[in-house]
Parts: sequence; structure tokens; C-alpha cells
Amino acid sequence: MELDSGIGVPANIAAAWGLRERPGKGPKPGLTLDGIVAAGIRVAAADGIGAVSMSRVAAEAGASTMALYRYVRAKDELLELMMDAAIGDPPPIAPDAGWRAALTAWAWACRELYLAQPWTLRVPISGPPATPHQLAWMDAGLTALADTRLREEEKLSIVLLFSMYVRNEATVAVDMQAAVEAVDTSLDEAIATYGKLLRLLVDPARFPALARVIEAGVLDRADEPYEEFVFGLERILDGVGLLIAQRAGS
Amino acid sequence: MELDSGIGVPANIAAAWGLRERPGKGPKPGLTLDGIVAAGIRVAAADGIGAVSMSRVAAEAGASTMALYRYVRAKDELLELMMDAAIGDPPPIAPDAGWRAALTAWAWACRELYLAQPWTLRVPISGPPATPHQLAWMDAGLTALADTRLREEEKLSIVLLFSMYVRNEATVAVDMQAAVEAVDTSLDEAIATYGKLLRLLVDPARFPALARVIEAGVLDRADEPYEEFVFGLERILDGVGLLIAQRAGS
DNA sequence: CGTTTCTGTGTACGTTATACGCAGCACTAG
DNA sequence: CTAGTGCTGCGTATAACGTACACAGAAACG
Repeated sequence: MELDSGIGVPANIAAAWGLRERPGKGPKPGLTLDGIVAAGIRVAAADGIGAVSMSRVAAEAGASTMALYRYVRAKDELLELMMDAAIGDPPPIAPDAGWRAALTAWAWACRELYLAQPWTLRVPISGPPATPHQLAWMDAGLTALADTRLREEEKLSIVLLFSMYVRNEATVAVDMQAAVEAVDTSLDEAIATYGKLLRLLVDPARFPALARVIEAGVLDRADEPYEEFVFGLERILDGVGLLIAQRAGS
Repeated sequence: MELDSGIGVPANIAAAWGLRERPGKGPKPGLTLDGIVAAGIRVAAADGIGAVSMSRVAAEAGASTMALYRYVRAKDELLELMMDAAIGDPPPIAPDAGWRAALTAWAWACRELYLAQPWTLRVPISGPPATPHQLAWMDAGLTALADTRLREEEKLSIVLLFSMYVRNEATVAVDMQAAVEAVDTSLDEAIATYGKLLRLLVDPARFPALARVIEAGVLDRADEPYEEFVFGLERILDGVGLLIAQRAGS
């Protein structure tokens, strides 16, 4: 924290932590990093990351395109800052209620955050988590496992596993939502259309197992959007539970 | 298959299935779709998807940029075709050895495929699986679960869960590999650098659980690259195993 | 043989990120 | 108080991108 002049800190990470020395020599800056990031988030929320171009953000922030480069090294850095600002701090985690309840709450909170700001899922990941809010979420996830006898290494792996899972499931949900909106139809109808397509394409002789799934009518109607999420979440929680029980027993 | 004139089949899917009517009226085509796709794959394999531009692929295929558009509706479609060609057919799955062994083999095969062709991970997913090889992989995964008493719906969810997991874990592995190569260092060193960075940034008062992980030395050295993959895979397999046992019991 | 329809290609347009240079401002050294 | 210096915002310029469009020519059909 104090060692902001540590040479080892990559530039984009440093920016995310707010350690950017701006010596008071030249004219007063007319913009602020936070303002630019907020402008970027406004654009992304309104029209998706596809609309987040430097010129568009600059217009939203009330400046010229090139002015942004006085605050941000490149577009990637802006995106990373937007991401960090968007995810914010995790809700408080109480491991007293048990690791399973705590991790479940963590996962749901994470999912809601993604669904509320779908553009965050389109920001390309640029490295291991190192921005303040990313670390805060990791800490929260680890806290959920604090009372178990897992090895620290295992806790980290598990949190990453869940983090990955939630992110992916949210991506799928958002993609489906986007596809549905693009054709202006209902979720049920979209699934049914997909089912019909597969019925057309899948030769039962070539893909017998898949044909059985289709014949069972799985793709004729849509589940509630969160049911798929719950299913996978429960499986992984079960698997982790086994390991926790094993470690507790030894 | 035969109903290629089905109006419901999206254009890109139709292309992937090879149903594209090219009536014999005009001059003989000088290129082939397969040739173009192969050229695209050659470019991607050599220099990554970033290098896959229409002009570059055209040059590789020995034609002008715009010639590609006689075979491909847009760049997205080309990428989808490249993807489908790259994943190929899954290895034969023998559920006789048990669902767990079969799913494990499936997951490893899938992972190897991603690692061998890292660019496939950067191709944006454009919809639910519908190309021939994608469906073949799905069928193979479902076959692994064929002898269980799971509901068809559950089988599908489980295969998607694994598919997602493998894809993500491979993405992380490839990203790490790329980062390591970019700085021209070793994996161990890269992890250690990350550990040092976190030691610098993480205030134990603010992120106690995370600080404990770091203090435990988890980030001082790298595991074998596949260990993280195995860990998550085993957890999910365990979780799925619980459900299978439950369904078998009832 | 004309007509039709498809082929490959060149040109042109709109966007993108961003390197560079300039004019002016605010602070610091003298 | 007065240079000087290093920062500010900005306009211009460049290179690359996907692709719409128009055109010349080739092959098949009537």
C-alpha cells in the first residue's frame, strides 16, 4: 500500500489501486480518472462494450478522444478500471452459518452482479486477479471456507473453481438473453427453436445419446433461467463437501 | 440432413454442415470452403486469432480479400467454420469402464485439444452448440453417462458443466502460458512474481483470509500445470457421483 | 447465340486505436 | 518577478480492419 513506488507493480494494477503520481506542475487536470471510468461504464451499460470506443467515452466524459490518454495508458487499462469499479465490494460473508451457505451466498451475489452488468462478462481477462475489488471478492470467498480444515492451497483452488463457474454460467445466461432479445421472442420459444434445429440435424444413428436427450423433450421448453445455475452449483458444492468431510475426518 | 432447404437452419450452421447450394451456372469456383478454412487455421495456429484478418487469410489461400466473401457470409462465419474443423471428432468413448473413467477421458481429450490449438479458445462463442463436431463431442459426453440412471435432462446439464469447466481451465492455462512466454520467463518465476505482488498489495487487516493464503506460501511456486485441472475435475466428478448414486438408489 | 448468373477483384468507406506535435497553463528555481 | 519546465487538452495523421458495391469476364441454360 505505502510502497507505491515499488517498481514491480504493473502499470494497470497501479492505476487500479489509485497510486498514480500526478505531480503538481502543469495545468490543473480537467478530468478525473474516476470520471472517465464512470463515463465508460455509462456507455457500456447503455450500449454494451462494443460501443466503448475511446472517442465515445471521451464524448461522454465531455472531452476529446486524445485527452483520455493523459489518464489511461491504453484502452485495455480503461476496461480493467471499469471492470474493477463495476464489481465493487462483495457483501459481508458470515462463515458461522456454515461454509456451504456462505459459498452459496457468495456465488449468488457474484452472479447477480454479472447479470446486472452484462458488459463486465465481455471484458477480456487480462491476467490473474490483482485489482482491489477482485481481491476483495477472493477474500470473501476464502472467508467462507475459513472454518474448514482445508489446506490454504485447496481453499484458493475452490474459490477459483466457483469464481470460474459463476462467471461462465452468467455468460451463458446473458448470451441467451441477448439472443432472445435480438430475435424479439421468448426464452421458451428460443429453446424450442433450438430443439427443432437439433431434431433436424441430429441423425439418431450417428448421435444416439444426443438423440435420446432430444427425444426426451429436454429442449422443448426452457427451465427457469436460474435452475441450470443451481444444478451445477449444487454438484460442485457436493464435491467440495466431500473433500471438506475428508479433511475434517483425518 | 436431407432437408437442407429447411428455412429454419441459420446460415452459419448450414455452412458448417456443408449444405450450401452452389448451382452450376457461373464460372468454376477457384477456391473451396475447406481450403479457406484450412488457410484460416494455418494463420491462427501460426500467429493467433489476432492475426486472422480477411486479407491475411485470403493471402494464405492465394486469393484476394474479397474473394472470401463468395464462400463465407462474414468473418464470424469463417471463425465458426475454423472452430468446427479444429475440434474434429472426439475419441471413442467406452461407458463400459464406468461413467467416471469415461467422463475423465472425455475431459482430458477435450483439454488436450484446446491446449494443442490455443486459438480455439479465443474464438467468441456465437450460440448454442450446433455444428457437426460440437454435437459429436456432446454425444460422446452423453455416451459416457449412458449407463447411469440420470434423467436425460441431468445428463445434458452435466456434460455442459464439464464442457464449460474444461474450456475454462484450458483458457487459464493458455493465458498463463502466453503471459510466461511474453516475459520470457519460467512458470515458477511468474507465479512467484505474482505472489510478491500480492504480498505488496494485500493488507492483512483488510483481506485476512487472502493474507493467510499468501503467508502459507501457496503462491511462491507453481504446481504442475495439470494439477489445478485435476483438482477441479475431481471435485465435480465427486459431486456428480453423489447424484448418480442417489438416482441409482431410488 | 443471347441471357443469365455466378466468379474474382479493385476501390471506397467508415471505424478503430493510438503516435506525434503543438499551444497554452501552473508551478518552481533563481 | 521572471524564466523555465513539464504538464494539460487537443487536432491531425496513420495503419489496419470488415465489408458494401460495382465491374469484367466465364460458364451454363434457353
